[in-house]
Amino acid sequence: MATTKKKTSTAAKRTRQPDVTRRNIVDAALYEFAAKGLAGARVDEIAERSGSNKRMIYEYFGNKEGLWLFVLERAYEKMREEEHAIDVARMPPVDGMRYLMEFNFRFCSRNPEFISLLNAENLHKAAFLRKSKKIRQLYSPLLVVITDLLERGQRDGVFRRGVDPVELYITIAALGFFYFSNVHTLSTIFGRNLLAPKQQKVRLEHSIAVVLGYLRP
Amino acid sequence: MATTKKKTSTAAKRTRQPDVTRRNIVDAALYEFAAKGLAGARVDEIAERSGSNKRMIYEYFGNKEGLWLFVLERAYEKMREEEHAIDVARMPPVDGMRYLMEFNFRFCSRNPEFISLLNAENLHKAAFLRKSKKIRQLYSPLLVVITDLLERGQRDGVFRRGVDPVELYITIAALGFFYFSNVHTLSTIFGRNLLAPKQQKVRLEHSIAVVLGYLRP
Amino acid sequence: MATTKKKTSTAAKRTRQPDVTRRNIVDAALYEFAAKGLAGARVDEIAERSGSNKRMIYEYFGNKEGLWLFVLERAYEKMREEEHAIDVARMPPVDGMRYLMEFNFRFCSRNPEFISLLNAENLHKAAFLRKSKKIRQLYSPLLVVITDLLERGQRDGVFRRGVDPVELYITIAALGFFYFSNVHTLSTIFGRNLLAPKQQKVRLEHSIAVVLGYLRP
Amino acid sequence: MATTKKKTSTAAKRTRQPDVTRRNIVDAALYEFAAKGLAGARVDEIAERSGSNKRMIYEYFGNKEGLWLFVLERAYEKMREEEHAIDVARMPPVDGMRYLMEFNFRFCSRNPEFISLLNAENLHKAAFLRKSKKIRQLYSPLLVVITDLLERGQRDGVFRRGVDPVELYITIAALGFFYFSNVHTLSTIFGRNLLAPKQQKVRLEHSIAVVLGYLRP
DNA sequence: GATGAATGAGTGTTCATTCAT
DNA sequence: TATGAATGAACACTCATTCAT
Repeated sequence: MATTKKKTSTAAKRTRQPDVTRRNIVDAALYEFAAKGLAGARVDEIAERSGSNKRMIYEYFGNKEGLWLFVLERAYEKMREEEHAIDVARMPPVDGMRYLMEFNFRFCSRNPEFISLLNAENLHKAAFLRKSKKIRQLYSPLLVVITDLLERGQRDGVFRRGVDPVELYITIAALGFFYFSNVHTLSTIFGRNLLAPKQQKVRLEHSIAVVLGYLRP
Repeated sequence: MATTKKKTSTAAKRTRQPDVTRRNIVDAALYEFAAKGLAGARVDEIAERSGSNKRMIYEYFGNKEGLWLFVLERAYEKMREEEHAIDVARMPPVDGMRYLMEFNFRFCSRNPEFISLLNAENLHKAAFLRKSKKIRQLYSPLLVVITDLLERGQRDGVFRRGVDPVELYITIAALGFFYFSNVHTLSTIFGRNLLAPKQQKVRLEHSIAVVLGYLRP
Repeated sequence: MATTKKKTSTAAKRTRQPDVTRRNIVDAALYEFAAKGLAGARVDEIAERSGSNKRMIYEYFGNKEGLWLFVLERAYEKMREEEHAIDVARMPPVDGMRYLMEFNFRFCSRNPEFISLLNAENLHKAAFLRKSKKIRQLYSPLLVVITDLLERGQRDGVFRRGVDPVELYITIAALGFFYFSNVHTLSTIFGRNLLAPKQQKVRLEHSIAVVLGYLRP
Repeated sequence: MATTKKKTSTAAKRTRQPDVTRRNIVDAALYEFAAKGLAGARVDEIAERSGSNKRMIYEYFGNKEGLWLFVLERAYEKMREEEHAIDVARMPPVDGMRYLMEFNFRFCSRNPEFISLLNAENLHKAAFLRKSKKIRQLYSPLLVVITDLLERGQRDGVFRRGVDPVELYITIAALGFFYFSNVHTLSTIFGRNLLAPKQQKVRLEHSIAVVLGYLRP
């Protein structure tokens, strides 16, 4: 009680807090990798931004690619964790589908680094993802939810039959991901800022309309 | 008669053919940039692959970024050119829409470098695209075609009303682009090769079903 | 009369005028070499400035160093030529000495490229000058003039005895050359523009006073 | 007692001695810059000669020009430091003037790199010197000494009146600097080695004679 | 555990020079 | 003679990585 709690100084200088150091490095790396990709990111800048130093990066993650892999794994984990929070069990199928799409859209909107990371990883033909046993074990809860919603909707007669859950999953993912993934080129081509909240709202409503329209019996 | 004097030496050394040299450089650059992005690509490798040498790259394109911009512009031009070949004027709206989606899907399938290039450009927040007056002038013919199809379809009573052509355009683009853009991570996650022709066919049919299903009145 | 005179177009494009081309190259080279030294000058820029092209430089002068040597030789020749115009035979010794110093000072003032060239050549420990038989044959007329003035002045009793003409020559050269050679650093250190006409005048008068004061019997 | 632990490893590899590394780089740079100028010097050679490596040059000095500026500053500092050691307060004016000229002459003789550096800097029109606040603050003690000598000499009746100290300073500088600055071209033109001690002695004596002759009342 | 100096292989860019036309 | 495209060696500068402290 009397003993003060351990310093939680985020700027942790010379304090031996492995976890904090690790976390700071990963945060900094996420920022840099998302902004510049694997090849474009600089270990020096990651070290500086982390408030730690280069040596620690090599101590904890082996090398730049090891750090990349770790950051990628963390990003997937985080997404899966959030997805697990989705609970549409008690919603009517249509409402559930709408909710799920909204969740997906908002996740993309709130996590642009994840979008960038995934694109960069695809540039490498998923070479690192393939190495990660961790990620492949992370089965998407969304797929389960979609399957459930489809079944209940079909049973209730509000969704058409013969819809492949995996295909629908990809479609929903596409409708969210693509917009944010390509938002800069699209904004330039169309000459308007598609990141503006209003534009995002329009886009989300349209996406939902597409899926629900398609699902009509 | 038979012996035409045409020089076919493409790998011509020390041959004064600026156009050929330029073209070879651009081809090599497209390959490298698509494979590794702007930061990851190596000027040395582009030079070697082009059969020319580094000096020529700087002669013609100023620097690496100048080359990147040119390659990006060329890619957009090529796409727009192909899009111009689309002619659905005499097709019934539903067939036209199907044809258009098929075209878009196949273009993505056949031009993975374009996909990579666009993703990389989005990593840079479209910094280069914004500089290019050229590209912004290239208005997509697809948008016009979609608008036309929607109108005719609505007039004929086969398409629902109240559909925004721009939103539909983005949706169609998303349904094609995302699949190929994320094909490696998706393939890894799902544990199957989504680039296989059969998978592509399934995906295309689903995408068409989504859009046409949505468009039903 | 009817026949028009040969084109004397200085910008000689595609006109076969070896002399003009050579001269333009040398002029351009003098400018570049004086501004940036041998290592800092660029063959490309010399070619462009000359209105001709690189190939001609190599045709006429072999290589960059050959051009440097030629430019250096020309600069010396020009100086010696001007020196030959000095005629103090009919002037009283004191007036003659004053005239000679004035000439030397003004030459340095009017020919900053010559100053730069000589300094650069000294950086190379006169490696090129040593190769040039031409220059070593160009005996300075100034030395003769100084010797003559000294003799007459001593005979007339207006100059002291025991003055080595070569040493005096170097002293006079130093008093002119150094000022213009180091004018930029001196101006910076003293915080005033020593190239201003007024400053130059003061300097010249002082220099003359030093030499004539020294020469007093 | 005998075995002091002092590390004498100057060429120390992987030894964390920032000061030593810096100093080695500066020494190597002075050598290279003086021999070849800014444009002609090679960063690679400086790195090799320093016993360190290129990265350290950029770590400590930013770039080649930063190193040049530092070397230039150091050279000026060194000169000013030596000048501060001049003490003619107790010498008779004539002896003092002689001593001062001798000092100046010998400094030029012993520091040919300084001569080269200054000439190169003048080629750049003192662009770097102008940037350096450091150097401009280093006021030359010589000017003060000359002023003092002139006053005492005039009071004692051994020096003429109406002599501007700044002009005399430049004259004295010229008489020393020019000889060594142009020693290679002069040696070539005159066909004798002016760097030989005997020649230097003759030159110094002449220079002193000129100034003292001029200063006679 | 933590720091930052040190390293060498690269990385984009430039340059003097040559050659086909 | 004249042109400018082509070349490869070099150049200034950077980067991921290692090591002494």
